[in-house]
Amino acid sequence: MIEGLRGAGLKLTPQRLAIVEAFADDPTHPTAQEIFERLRRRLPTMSFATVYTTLDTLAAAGLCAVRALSPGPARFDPNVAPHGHAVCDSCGALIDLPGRAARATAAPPAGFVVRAVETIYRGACARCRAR
Amino acid sequence: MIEGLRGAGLKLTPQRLAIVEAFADDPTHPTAQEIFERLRRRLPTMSFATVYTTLDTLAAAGLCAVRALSPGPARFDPNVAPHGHAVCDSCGALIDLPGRAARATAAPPAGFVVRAVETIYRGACARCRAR
DNA sequence: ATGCATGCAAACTCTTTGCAAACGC
DNA sequence: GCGTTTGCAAAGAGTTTGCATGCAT
Repeated sequence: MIEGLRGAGLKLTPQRLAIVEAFADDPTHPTAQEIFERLRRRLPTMSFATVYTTLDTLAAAGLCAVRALSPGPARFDPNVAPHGHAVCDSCGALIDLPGRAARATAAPPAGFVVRAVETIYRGACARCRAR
Repeated sequence: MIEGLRGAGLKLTPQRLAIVEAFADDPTHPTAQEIFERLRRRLPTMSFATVYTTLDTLAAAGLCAVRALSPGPARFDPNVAPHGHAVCDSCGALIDLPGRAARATAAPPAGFVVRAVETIYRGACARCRAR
């Protein structure tokens, strides 16, 4: 991901490096708040707004993905390859499904009780493409 | 849906009836704002908060679904059966996929250019079930 | 008559923005 | 040195809540 920052012509600031390290290897899809709290210990002057803008910057550069699959804060995903998720109705937790589960063939995560399965197409609608 | 209100022991107020009529047959997944604007003409004293609380009440009674699949305002769906959606990256529009598209077999809507397909499991995670 | 529902405003959560100071390149 | 990035605070979007009044049952 750090290579990606450099490749996108973005500056390698201590804040950005710390944010990348804080979630690049984390499969739990932390929120901005959670990432901010992890960093506070090491970089006490870190601003919450910087966490947001940096994550936005990473997402705009295609280096991470923003997941908004349920109400509540957005979750950030270092895995930009298309893949499915199990979403908890009560806490909003996001758990990766293995593989490019375009079809619902992947087994749900251990202990997860499935209430519904749905398919989502992401893309551009006809109206937006017309512009 | 009105039957459902009665069956759930909820009062049939003019506001609730108007809200139900405003989106019960609407496949476009309006936001609370959009529903509110439709009602304003007929019920000028209608409060925006009433729209939210009523939609919450309907959802809690299982009479509609709240869809939060992308950033921005939640969208309300009168179709509570599990089904898939096409989500526009740029405007957030939600378009129904036909059938119980548990598997990605449904054709995308006309004019929609698909960038990615993903599967979502909804349910209860192990941690929440433990409580 | 009773208690749930409404309307209003204010609070709250999550995210973005404006601007001066600081820093990477 | 130049232009981007940071930190802070304030603003903005979206949603929820408290409380007095009103209405369905």
